[in-house]
Amino acid sequence: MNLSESVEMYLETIYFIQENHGHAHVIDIANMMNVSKASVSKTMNQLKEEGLVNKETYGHITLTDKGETISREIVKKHYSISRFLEKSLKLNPSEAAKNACKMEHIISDEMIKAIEMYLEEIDQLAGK
Amino acid sequence: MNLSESVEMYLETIYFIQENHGHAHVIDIANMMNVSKASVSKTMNQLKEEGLVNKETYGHITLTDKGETISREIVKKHYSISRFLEKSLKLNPSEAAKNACKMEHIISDEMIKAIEMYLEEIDQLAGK
DNA sequence: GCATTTTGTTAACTCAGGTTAACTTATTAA
DNA sequence: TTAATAAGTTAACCTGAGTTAACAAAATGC
Repeated sequence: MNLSESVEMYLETIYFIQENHGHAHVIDIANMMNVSKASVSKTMNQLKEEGLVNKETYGHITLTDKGETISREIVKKHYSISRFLEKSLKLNPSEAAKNACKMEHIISDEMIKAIEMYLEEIDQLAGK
Repeated sequence: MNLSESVEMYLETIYFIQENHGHAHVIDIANMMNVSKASVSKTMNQLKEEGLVNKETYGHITLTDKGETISREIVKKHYSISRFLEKSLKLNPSEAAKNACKMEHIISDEMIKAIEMYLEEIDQLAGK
């Protein structure tokens, strides 16, 4: 599964909206991502084709199991990177999040594993 | 000066070739970047327009002062990030470089400053 | 229950950054 | 010095990811 940065952002956004509202609307996604409704609508069809979201015409949007699994992974990466930047570089949370949001789409599996190990060690030292 | 990731990669590549050979050829850039000669040729015209490279038709390519200044900054970022990843995450040099090569185009000024501070501290501790 | 407003869709378009193919110009080696 | 090869250019094209504008469907509020 090699998804574009753009598709990853859509999935992540849907995930967050769904977490708070059970499902997402085209307009919510458009607002959160600062893109047009048209762009969202078009992308949703594509994601539906790929089995990542459920949606009928004019209906609301939810992630499929497959879509949710992938989204969870991205979100997890996001948090790990963010925490790593806060801890190692003392970035403040919003600066860390901003950078994590870009990095989550490009770093290697090996790097994300290394980040997870780094965080585990920190937690260990902090007495779990 | 807000350059695309693609343009930054071209500049960086020219910088490296120029370092070793005094100037670059379309074919060198194409080979190093794994793109077609046509793509390089087209991009060089654009960079020339923007005052970043010197080049006459069928002539070789060098960076202008402006182009070199920018390239140097990107290359410096690259090395800082690379070293940061090696030190903080114990990535091996090639893995670090691979990730740095993506990150150099996207991280914030604040983050790169934090990385530089991190590295200074390390150097300090190591007795300069 | 219907008019208004909001939301969603579609079509036609843009733009960056690639490609291939056909061609021209330079370089090289016999 | 010229034929063959390598390098560079140009035109026409493709794709992903966005846009605007016109329209259709749904939701809302009297």
